[in-house]
Amino acid sequence: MASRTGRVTATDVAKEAGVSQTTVSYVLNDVPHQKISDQTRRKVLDAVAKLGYKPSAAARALRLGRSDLVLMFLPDVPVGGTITALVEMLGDELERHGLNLVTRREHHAPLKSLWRELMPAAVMTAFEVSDEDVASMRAAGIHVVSAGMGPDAAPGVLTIPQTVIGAMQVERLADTGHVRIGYAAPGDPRLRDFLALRLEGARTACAERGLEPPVLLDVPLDIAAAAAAAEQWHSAVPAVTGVCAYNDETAFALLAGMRRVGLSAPGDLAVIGVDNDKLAPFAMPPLTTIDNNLDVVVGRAARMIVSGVTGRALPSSPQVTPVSLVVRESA
Amino acid sequence: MASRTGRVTATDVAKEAGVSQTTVSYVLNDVPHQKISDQTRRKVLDAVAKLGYKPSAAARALRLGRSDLVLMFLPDVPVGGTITALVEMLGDELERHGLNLVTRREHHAPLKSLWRELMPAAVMTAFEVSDEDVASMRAAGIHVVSAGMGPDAAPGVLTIPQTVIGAMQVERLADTGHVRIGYAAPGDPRLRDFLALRLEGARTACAERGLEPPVLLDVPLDIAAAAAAAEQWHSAVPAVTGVCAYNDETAFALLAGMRRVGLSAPGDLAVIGVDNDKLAPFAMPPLTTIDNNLDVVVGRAARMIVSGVTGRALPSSPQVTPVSLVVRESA
DNA sequence: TTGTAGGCGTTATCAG
DNA sequence: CTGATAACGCCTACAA
Repeated sequence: MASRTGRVTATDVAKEAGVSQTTVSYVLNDVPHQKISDQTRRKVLDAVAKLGYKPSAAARALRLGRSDLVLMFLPDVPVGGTITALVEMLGDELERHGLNLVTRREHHAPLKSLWRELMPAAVMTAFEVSDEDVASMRAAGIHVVSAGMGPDAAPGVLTIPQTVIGAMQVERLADTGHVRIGYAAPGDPRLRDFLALRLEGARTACAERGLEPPVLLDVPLDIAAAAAAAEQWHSAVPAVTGVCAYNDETAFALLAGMRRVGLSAPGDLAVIGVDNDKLAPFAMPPLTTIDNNLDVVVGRAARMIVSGVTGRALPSSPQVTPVSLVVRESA
Repeated sequence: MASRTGRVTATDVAKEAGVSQTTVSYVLNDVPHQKISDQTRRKVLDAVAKLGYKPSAAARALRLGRSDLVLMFLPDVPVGGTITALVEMLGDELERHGLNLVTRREHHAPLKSLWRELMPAAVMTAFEVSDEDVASMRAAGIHVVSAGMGPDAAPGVLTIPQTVIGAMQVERLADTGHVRIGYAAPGDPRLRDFLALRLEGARTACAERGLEPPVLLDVPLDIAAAAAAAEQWHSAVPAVTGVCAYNDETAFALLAGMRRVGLSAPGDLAVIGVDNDKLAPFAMPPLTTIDNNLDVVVGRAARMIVSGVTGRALPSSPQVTPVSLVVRESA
C-alpha cells in the first residue's frame, strides 16, 4: 500500500476504495458542483479512516500557493502575561479551523523574508508594520489583520484601544473622589508606545472632568525607586491621591514601595492597575484594575482571520470595547 | 521574470544569473562535493539578492519529506507563566536555526493526526505521550524530544526534575530552623501530576532530615479558603511553621489569607513558592521562591532539537539541575 | 563544473 | 459522475 516513503497518500486511499484519486480529492474537499454518489463517498471515507490518511500540508501548500500557517508578529517588548495569553488563546482558536499559528518577534526575522518563505494563509501584525509590507502581502494574496492600539477602527484592523484603558482608570479615580491624579510609567523604554496612548487617554479623561493633567512619574520595578515616587506624589501640593499604574506589575511595585514608607492604599494613595493579573486579587490590598478581556479580543481576531482566509463574511461583531473595570480594594 | 504566480523561483534566479537551476540549488545549499567556481557562486548570490528570492518552504518540505516545523505538545493544564515563557523562549531560539515552532494542546489535536500532516522536523512532547506514538514518529524519521518531570535521565529526554523543587523548598525551611513542614497544594486537579512529584520530593527531603512528612492542605486561589488553611497549620500541635507552596500563585493566595487572619510571614508561618514570578519581589513580604531557570532549560531543549535535526552531535551539556533558590523575606 | 530530467503529494482542467 | 494528466517549486542522481 504505502509507497516506499511510508506515507499514506491519496492514491493509496483511491486504490483501497477502488476509485480514482481524483474522486478522493473531490470527496475530501467537498467540491461543490460535483455530484458524488453517497455510496462512493462512503467507500472513500471508509478507506480514509482505515488507512489513517492525512493529506500532506506541504503538497497542499505547494499546489494551492498558500499554507495553513498563520504568522503572527509580536512587538519586541517584554511581553507581559497579557500578550502571551493572547497568543496562547489565539493558537487554540485558530486550530479549530485547521490553521496553525507561528509567532515571531519583529526584530528577529525581517518579516518579508519569512512570509515569502512560508506562504501563510494570513498574517497578523501586532502594532507596527510598514504599509508597504502590508501592501505586498496583500498583493501576494495573504490576508492581513493588523492590531491597532489607537482609537481608529479602520477595516481589517483589530482595535485594542489603549486610550480607553487610561481613560477608564482616571474615571474610576475621579468617581471615587480623587481630584489630583498621578500616572505611574514603567521603566522599560520599549513600552513607550503603549504608554503614550494610555497616558493620552488618561489626559483626555482628566481634561473632560476639569482635572489637572496626571502627574507622571517613572516607577521602575524596584521597591526603593517605587517608594520614592510614592512619597513624591504624596507630598506634592496639592497632593496626588490616586495613581493610574501602567500595568499590574507597576502597580505591585508601587504598592510595595508605599508599604516601605508607611503609605497605605487607598487611604494615602489609591492605585489602579491594568491587566487583571492572576495575582491581582492577592495584592495588599487587593488590586483594582482594568481587564483587557482577552477572550473577546481573541475571538474577534480569530474571526477576522478565519473569515478572511475562508472568504466568508464575518458575522457582524458588536465592536464593543472589551475593556472593563475590576473593582477590588486598592482604588 | 517571476512566473505568472508572482513568486520568484529558483528558476528565475538561474535565468537572471545565467546558469542552470541546479547550480542555484547547489550554491544555496552549500552542497559538499560540488566545486562551484567563485565567480558562478557570486553571480548566483547576486541574483538571489537582486530578486529577493526566498525558497518555498512548502516545496522544500514536499521534496525532503520533512518541513522546518517543530511541533510542541503542551500538557493540558492551566499553563502558568512558566510554560508560556518557555514556549516563547524556545520559539526564539529555534528560529535562529531556521526552525518554526508550532504549539498545540494535547487534548485538541490527537497528535498523530497532526504530525502526519505537518511532517515536522522534530516533535517536542511535554510530559505525556504514549511510547507507541513516539515509536511511530521516530520510524517516520521525526526527531522526538520528550520533557520528563521525574528524576530519570533517559537519553533524548529533557529532564525537568520536579522532585528537586520540592526537596529544595524543604531544605530551605529546615535550614532556617523549621521542623514541622506544611505543603500547600493547588486546587486545580489538572496539576496533580506535577503536584505528586513535587510533593514526593518534599517528603523525601523531610525523611532525610528526620522530619515528619509535610502536612498537606489544599490552598485554592481564594483568600477565605487560604486563610482557613493557614489557621489550620498554625493551630496544629505541634504547629506547622513553614509551608512549601505548589507555586507562587498559591503562595500569594496563602500570604493573602494569612493577612486576613492576622498571621505574618515568616514569623507565624514561613512561605516558600515556586516559579520566581515577576511579582514575587513585590509580595508582602517579598516571596522566597524556587527559580526554574528556564533559560537554561530552553537552551538545552533547543540544543537537543537542533542537534537532532541537523544530525550533529550535541555539545556535551553539563546536565546540572537548573533549579535554584531565590531567598527574599517570606522564608 | 554544469545541465537534464524525474518525482515528492495535491489540486484542477479536461475529456470520457 | 469518474479517470488521466499537468503543474506547484525544489532537490538530486545521472549525464555531459
